[in-house]
Amino acid sequence: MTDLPKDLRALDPIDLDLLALLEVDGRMPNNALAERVGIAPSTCLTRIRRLRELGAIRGFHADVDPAWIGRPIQAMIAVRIRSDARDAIGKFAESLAGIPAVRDVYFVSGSYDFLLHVATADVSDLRTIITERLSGTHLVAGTETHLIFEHRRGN
Amino acid sequence: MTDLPKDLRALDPIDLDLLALLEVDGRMPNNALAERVGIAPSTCLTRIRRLRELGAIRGFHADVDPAWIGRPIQAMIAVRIRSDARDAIGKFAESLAGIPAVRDVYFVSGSYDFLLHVATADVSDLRTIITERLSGTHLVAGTETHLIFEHRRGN
DNA sequence: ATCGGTGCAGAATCTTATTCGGTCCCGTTG
DNA sequence: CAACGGGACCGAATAAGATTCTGCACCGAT
Repeated sequence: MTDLPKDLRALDPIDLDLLALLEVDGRMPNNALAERVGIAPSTCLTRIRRLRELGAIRGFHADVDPAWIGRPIQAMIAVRIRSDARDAIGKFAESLAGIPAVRDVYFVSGSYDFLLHVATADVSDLRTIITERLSGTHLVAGTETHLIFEHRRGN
Repeated sequence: MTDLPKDLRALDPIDLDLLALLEVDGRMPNNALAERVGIAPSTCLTRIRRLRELGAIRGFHADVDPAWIGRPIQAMIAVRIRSDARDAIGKFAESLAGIPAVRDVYFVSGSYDFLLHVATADVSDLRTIITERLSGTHLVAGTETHLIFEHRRGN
């Protein structure tokens, strides 16, 4: 756990507006942003820089359709770690996050320890990941794979 | 199903490079991008515009930490639709995507029909969503909620 | 070999980002 | 109560980047 909003009052309504706008369109020009929230461009710039430093904005990314980069198969893999190796979860998940196919890692409560959102070129690659990087590992007690038919972002 | 990579050859190695770079840093200036992949800025611009039109790039978004905008509680909710209402899934999920708390909707195979990634202000709000928008609906046969302790993007 | 058509590069132009100096507001101190 | 100091903001000036436009080179088809 790094640093969290210890002080939510650190973000005023203008900051929240900026975050909302940038979440929708991460490329909205600073110019337009400033006018949209009612402050000067220069001020807007310093605010956004601050939001980045605080960690409120973790980064800017293009939303690339996996299908277009040769990864049309998506899946959510639920992974259960062997109870006698729970303390190794961190490093393990870290290494998983390094696999190109892995798009998200969700550490969750419940019968599984984390969910892996992956995108692969074909089911064969998917299987390879499951058998070689997960089930084949002495850390993993079990997995459950769910194909993703469609993935939609919220609004 | 809209338009997919019918023609993967439509994307050459330079396009793939651009996508990879923009996925990591969605704000890399066109200038730098061009140099990075070895083409002129003007060419780079037309290529990126094309990638957007094709749908390879679905958009640009700031990655905002939900905790900073007053939504520190995250959960993955597995939702099962009543078998006699399966054909209504589309519209239903569509409406769910409109709830501010909903960040992602994954349509999946398995015992559940889709996964809802949500971020709420507190567990009370989470409960409200589950009881009023999901279980309380005649379409939903059952749900299973998993708290998300941590969410990490892949590399 | 010629005729489109397509994609690229480079210069010119226009837009946007970023920096800088100075002002205002406000809580603190003498 | 008035001067002081810090913080945030604004507007103008400057630097950087985006975008357009024109002409060239390449390639496939006639």
